[in-house]
Amino acid sequence: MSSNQIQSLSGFRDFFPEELSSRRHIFSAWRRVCERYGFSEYDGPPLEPLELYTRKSGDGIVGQLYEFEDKGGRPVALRPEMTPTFARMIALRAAALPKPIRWFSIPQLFRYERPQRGRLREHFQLNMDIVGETNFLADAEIIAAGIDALRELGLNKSHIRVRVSDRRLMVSLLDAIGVAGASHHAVFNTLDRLDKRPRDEIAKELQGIVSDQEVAGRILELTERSISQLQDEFADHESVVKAADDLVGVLGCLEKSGLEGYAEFDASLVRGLAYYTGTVFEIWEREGQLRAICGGGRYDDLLQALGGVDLPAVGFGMGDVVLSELLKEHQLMPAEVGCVDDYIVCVSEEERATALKVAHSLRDSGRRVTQDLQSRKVSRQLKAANQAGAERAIILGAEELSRGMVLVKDLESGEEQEVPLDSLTDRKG
RNA sequence: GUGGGCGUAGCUCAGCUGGUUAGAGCGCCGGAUUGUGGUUCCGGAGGUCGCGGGUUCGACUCCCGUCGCUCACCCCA
Repeated sequence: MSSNQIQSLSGFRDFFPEELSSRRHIFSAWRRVCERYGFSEYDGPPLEPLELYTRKSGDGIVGQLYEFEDKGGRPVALRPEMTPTFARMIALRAAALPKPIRWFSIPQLFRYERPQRGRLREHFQLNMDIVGETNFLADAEIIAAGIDALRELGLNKSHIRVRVSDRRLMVSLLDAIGVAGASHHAVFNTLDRLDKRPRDEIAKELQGIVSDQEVAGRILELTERSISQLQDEFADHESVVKAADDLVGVLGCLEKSGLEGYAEFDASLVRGLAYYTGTVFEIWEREGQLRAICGGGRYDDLLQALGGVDLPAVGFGMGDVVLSELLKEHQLMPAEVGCVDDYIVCVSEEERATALKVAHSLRDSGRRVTQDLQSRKVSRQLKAANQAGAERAIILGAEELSRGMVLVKDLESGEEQEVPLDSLTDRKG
């Protein structure tokens, strides 16, 4: 690249036709699945008042925002996530909408952070949310939809797995073993790093938080328990039992749906986000170094905090960057489809008028048609037709036209057939 | 914000411990006797070797800086 050329900003992508084709492949699969689940698509502004993000998300996020003052001096930010916008929109209509509300969106989101594998400064993210339903059936439905959004793209349980846990369960477990409520958040943040830090380092950190070696050890042990082990071990703790029952219910729903073998309980899953109140889940590549493809959970208090409407909600976000890499890795990204059906070949400029007429008639009938624009020799035109991926070449030559015929060549088989010119140009209107 | 790796044609790369007109494959454009592509053969265009400075008789090659890309950390929607 020459040095005087202006390049795109770091972390932002150009979508050449090939990449846009991949993007459309993903988006259309997502939309098909959302519609099958009875979700309605919405969208909001990509630029929002800065306050929408600072008010409840805390200051942590502000450093990673694309934020500036607009010409009217208003602090604004490119949306880093969809949930605040979603919350506002839900709040505006909540009273009128039948519950539960099932909405989805595929916003482009922005984050000012150092780009790295699977994370850019801009990405598209499928958001699916169910609002107004506390029953765990909603949680199960959301997880199932997330799985299906990936199955629709050719991934299955051999590629992906869903880690599921529950904030209420983990909170009541911490209570049960005597960890003070004030420490819960710090404990979660530490456990969140379990898969990238040595275990003894995590143990030390936990000791620092709870200042008790034995309790720290018990926390670590909890992360390895199965759900039934926890149910047995804490059978006399009502809140643990209740939370475990719901979790078992969610996992059971997935099995009953036919999505067995995807999801498993994982007590080490916390997710950094503070606003989750119940089920949390992440979808990961089964044996890869890639980060989570999808993450979500239940957030029953957030709509109240952000939008002022007290409604429970459960949802997830699924980004396109990691997913694209995964699909390419497994050769699940289809080749770019041809964008031309018919290529009009003129043997000489004498046939141009006929070519224009044929091209337009075919286009009116819905065919995708291209013609050569510079009267190149026939061999070049056929080569161009081939490169364009055309299904057939319509060859217009003086000899055939004098008999009212044209040559239609099948570019796949190479076979040629004479057909009457009228059969290509006759149409209504 | 911190640290590692890397910057040579559109793409993937070669270029030995510094030596004079910087190469290949693919792609692109064109030609192979007048109306037939996807194979083949031939030819062509295209690079201030990221940028700036330094060392040297001489730098794509060494040193410094800078910008960019990339991977990881921090953080995580």
